[in-house]
Amino acid sequence: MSGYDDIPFFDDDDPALKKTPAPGPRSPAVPSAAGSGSTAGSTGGIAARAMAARDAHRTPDYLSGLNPEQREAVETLDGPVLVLAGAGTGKTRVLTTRIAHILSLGRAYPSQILAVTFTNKAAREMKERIGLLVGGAVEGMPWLGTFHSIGVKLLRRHAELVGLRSDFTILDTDDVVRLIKQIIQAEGLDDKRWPAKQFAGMIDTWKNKALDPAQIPEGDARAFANGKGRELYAAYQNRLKTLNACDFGDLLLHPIRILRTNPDILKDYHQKFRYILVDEYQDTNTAQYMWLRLLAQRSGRRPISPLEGEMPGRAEGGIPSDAGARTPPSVGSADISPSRGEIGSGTVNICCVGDDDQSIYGWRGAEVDNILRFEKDFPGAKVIKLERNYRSTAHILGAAGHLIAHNEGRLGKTLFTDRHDPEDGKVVVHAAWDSEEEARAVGETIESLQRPDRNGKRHNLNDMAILVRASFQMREFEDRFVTLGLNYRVIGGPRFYERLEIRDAMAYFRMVCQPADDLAFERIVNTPKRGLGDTTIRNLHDYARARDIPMLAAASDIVETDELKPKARKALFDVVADFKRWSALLETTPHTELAEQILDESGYTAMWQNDKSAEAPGRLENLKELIRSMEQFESMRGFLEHVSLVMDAETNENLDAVSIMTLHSAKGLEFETVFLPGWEEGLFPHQRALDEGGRAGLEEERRLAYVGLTRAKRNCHIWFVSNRRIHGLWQSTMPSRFLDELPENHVEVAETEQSYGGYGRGGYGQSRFDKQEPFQNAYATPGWRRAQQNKTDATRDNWGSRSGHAVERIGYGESGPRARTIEGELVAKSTTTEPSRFAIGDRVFHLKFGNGNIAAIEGNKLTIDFDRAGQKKVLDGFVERV
DNA sequence: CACCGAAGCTTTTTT
DNA sequence: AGCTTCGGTG
Repeated sequence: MSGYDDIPFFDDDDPALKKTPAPGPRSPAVPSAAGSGSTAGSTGGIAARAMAARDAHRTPDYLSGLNPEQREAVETLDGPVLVLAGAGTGKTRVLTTRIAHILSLGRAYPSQILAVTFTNKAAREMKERIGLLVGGAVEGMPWLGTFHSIGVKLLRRHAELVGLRSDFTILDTDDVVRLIKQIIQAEGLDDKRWPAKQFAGMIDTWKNKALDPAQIPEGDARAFANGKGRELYAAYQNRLKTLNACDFGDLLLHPIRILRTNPDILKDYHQKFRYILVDEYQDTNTAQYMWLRLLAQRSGRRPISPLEGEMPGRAEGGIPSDAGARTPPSVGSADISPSRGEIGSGTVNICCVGDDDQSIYGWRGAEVDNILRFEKDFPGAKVIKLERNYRSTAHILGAAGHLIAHNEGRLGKTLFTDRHDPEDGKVVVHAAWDSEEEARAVGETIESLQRPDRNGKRHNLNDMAILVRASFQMREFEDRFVTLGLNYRVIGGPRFYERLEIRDAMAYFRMVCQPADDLAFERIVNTPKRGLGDTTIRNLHDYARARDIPMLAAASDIVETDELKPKARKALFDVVADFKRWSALLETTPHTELAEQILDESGYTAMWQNDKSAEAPGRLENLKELIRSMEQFESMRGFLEHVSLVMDAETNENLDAVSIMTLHSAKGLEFETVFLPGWEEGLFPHQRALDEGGRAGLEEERRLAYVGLTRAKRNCHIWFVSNRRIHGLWQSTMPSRFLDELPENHVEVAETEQSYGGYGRGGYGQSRFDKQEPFQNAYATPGWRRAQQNKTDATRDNWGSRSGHAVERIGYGESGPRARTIEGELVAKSTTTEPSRFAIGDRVFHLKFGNGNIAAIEGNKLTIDFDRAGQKKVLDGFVERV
């Protein structure tokens, strides 16, 4: 994206609505220009190409490969459509084909299609795939993007309506927290007692629900800073306005405000967007929902959602002015004129695609309810279920389907497949003693898969993934794979753009492009060290606030006075001069060159060159990489915009490596073989999800399990361990209730792993497990039995639940406090501090570490000197006095 | 301003 | 336990 000084309201390839002339060099060519006006690098005219494709075949190629349901989803263009697309049923294919179909029928120009995704990755993939269908890359779809990137686009056009300039800055989480901290301090509050981070989280939650400071619940407002929550939120919004800045939430909320309060603008967009498509609808939060409803709203239709209140204007019905009636200039055929009739007559051509069973972001504000309510929201909606799965074996689908059936409140889909290969293996459940053994065994399995089979075929590491519930689980696998020399890649680690040096460099660039960006200023004014300490900055800050000017401007003024000590004054003078010089170069110097110049002249590069720490060379390398990545952009501004919205870090695809990632980041991906470790109560389902989310939390965890299972195409291996170290404490764990929810006919239990139960023999003295026969199956492990025992106990005691599952807090022995119930579901035992049943000096026995003496007691945590294993901290739930 | 010890975290993640 | 962040001291 280029600079935003000159933002056409309408897109250049949209002749029907065209108002602004002069397409920029990179602008998509208008359809008429295809073949003549478009340059080699340009990819304009996709409508024309799509139509050519249509003309060439009676039944277009792109439709022929679809199954009947998919085809219906693609071809039902009029009215609201909800596509319930189960995992692996061709969701993306439907979306992209639908767009290609609309284009090819000439129903709309590319710029008249609004297509929204959640992630940049999804948007990118869709663009690519539409390009494949239509031929060539699709830059001609200006309104295909994430909620946020489209929000930015809207907002840049109408910024002044919410008191911003169109060159507003987008703050990331880090900036936001720093800003809030300042505000908390400015209110004279203790920022220790009232952490900025926490408040940032609260604001985020409110914004997900589209709540203004005035609208937040009284209880929420009271919950922070002695009732100052509302005040602080308002102060924060004010500050943002002064800074000419937005946070991520505002990228949705400001457009909502604009569309609500400006009926004429809303009307323009109604005319403009003939088709709306939404991906992953189950993940929309309230704000996104409202945004969509506004844009999908059509005349003659009363607002349906109470959330929205009365819609402004648009009471009269009618065809949208003359827009659709105009003949597109010189395309050569009148029939590509976007057809009309249904548009504006009350029909909403919105198509939402999603899967309620894969809703896993409730914790960050997604409302599954949005998808469950679709038919009420859009009366007359056609609901199409895609249940034919093209990804997984019948066993995997059977296991996943049986598991997810334990959830209530689903729309209800059952995936099926035609594929019934007797060679296909069942889902395998494995037991391991502890997480170390789990990692070792998974590593062995991977190595054996990697060896050529009897047909000489090797299983690529790229086709395998380990999907964990929580990121701390990754380390054990990494350690093991390093030992084995097995390639792996961790997906979703720390991001490039979040690194310290990158953020510093970006702050410099931001200052040059947006001199009013005080947060950037404060970040780098004394980086590298220039002798501009706290006192000077505070001084400057007050000066700027008093005059209501940006800090850089204040600095420029203050160095002319004698308010500062000579040393600081000189240093500040130099900084000001630097920025003035760089800003002047902005229009004339190539941006990558300027960027380098800035980092050099500011002394930032030198700072790291002089740094002797181990990470300094890496940081310098990252800075180089940063400059390199700037080359793909037209301007520094365009680059900044990209970075603020796209925080992706790219992975090297050439390496054959096992992927390690969380279940959350696995959504949308598929692998030949999937490993699902850590299926233990407390970890998965996660204790906190249960504690905080109750029954709903449990169901979301179950959906997460479903997502995990359905990532697998061919093989799926689930693991659970009996002992796991969490926060440095060894805890004994029970198999996950989800294991119990798998159907026996699709699941097999692995033969006892050689070391399971053999650990005691290995070195820790006697273990209870040693005395037992190898378990015939995992359902016969002590942990499992204990779980079953617990279950029956619970039922007998009337602690049971509808689904009859008892729950035990990890590491808590039978003596622990009673479980509590939420909505009738036995959910958790809360930790209480009871007097310890142990005393210092007691001789105790621990399953893993053997015998030892208690050295210290701290609540329920015991420090024990073990005879063999040395000093360890363990929970008292699992040692016994001897 | 730089260094060090104490203290506070520790589910999932996008934009 | 292990990491980051904060605040105090030299």
